[in-house]
Amino acid sequence: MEKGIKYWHAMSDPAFLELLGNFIQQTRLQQNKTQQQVATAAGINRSTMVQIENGGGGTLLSFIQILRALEQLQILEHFEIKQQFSPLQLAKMEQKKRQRASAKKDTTTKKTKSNW
Amino acid sequence: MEKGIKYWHAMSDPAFLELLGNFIQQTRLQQNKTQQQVATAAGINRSTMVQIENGGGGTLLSFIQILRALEQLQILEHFEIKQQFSPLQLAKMEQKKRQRASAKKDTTTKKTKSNW
DNA sequence: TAAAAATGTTGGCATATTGCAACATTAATA
DNA sequence: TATTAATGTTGCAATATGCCAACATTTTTA
Repeated sequence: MEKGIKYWHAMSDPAFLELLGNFIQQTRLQQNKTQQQVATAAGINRSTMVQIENGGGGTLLSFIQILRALEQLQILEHFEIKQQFSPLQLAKMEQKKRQRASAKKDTTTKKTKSNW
Repeated sequence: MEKGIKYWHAMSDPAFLELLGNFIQQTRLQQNKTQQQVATAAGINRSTMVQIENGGGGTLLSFIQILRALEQLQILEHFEIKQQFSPLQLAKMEQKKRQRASAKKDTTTKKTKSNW
């Protein structure tokens, strides 16, 4: 496999749940904390910790609460929308900003005009 | 605020749900797809899409399914445990690898020996 | 501006998650 | 190796989420 290139789409949904669970478990053990300690700090039940750690899934809220207890919330920074513009540019775009998907399905015959 | 430094712990749990929802919505609109299109591709109901997009939360599974439909699974790469070692080193560590948190709570009086 | 399409909202029901407790199993300790 | 502590497992009730459909609202289109 190429360096730095991975094919995530080939991973199943349960595999991703395991990935997230393993991250939590590994981080917890690196901090030498028990499931009970983290669960209490997160404000959730230990059984929920077990469920998520073992790839059984859970709610986004529980996941966030656990990340907070492990002080790993900064990992969610990658979900931030990154687009820095000048206030002037922003003002212009604000008018034309697309808020809904277009009804036009055909993008081959007609050129789609970019918002910026 | 310092460049590149943010205080994520100051963000509330609902704020993080909004962050994730906004990411999904923005990405969807950039691809000019309707909620229905993405929901169908994800194998979930549109009402679930609405819920998550608007920061109402949901399950980890639904979230993953949506990321897959938007071809954004690579963002979860940051949850991978990154520690590359030689097979020999791995074999040694495998024996002493910590699988449970320690019973010793006091880390000040006794030095904790690293696994590597 | 009228029509069409996308999105938001509601309620009822099915399913999943959570919390809790008790017990079984396994790893770490002394 | 015996003991202790951490983790895994189970069942049940309470709560939350998911699906579905119908309708309201808002944006986009023509």
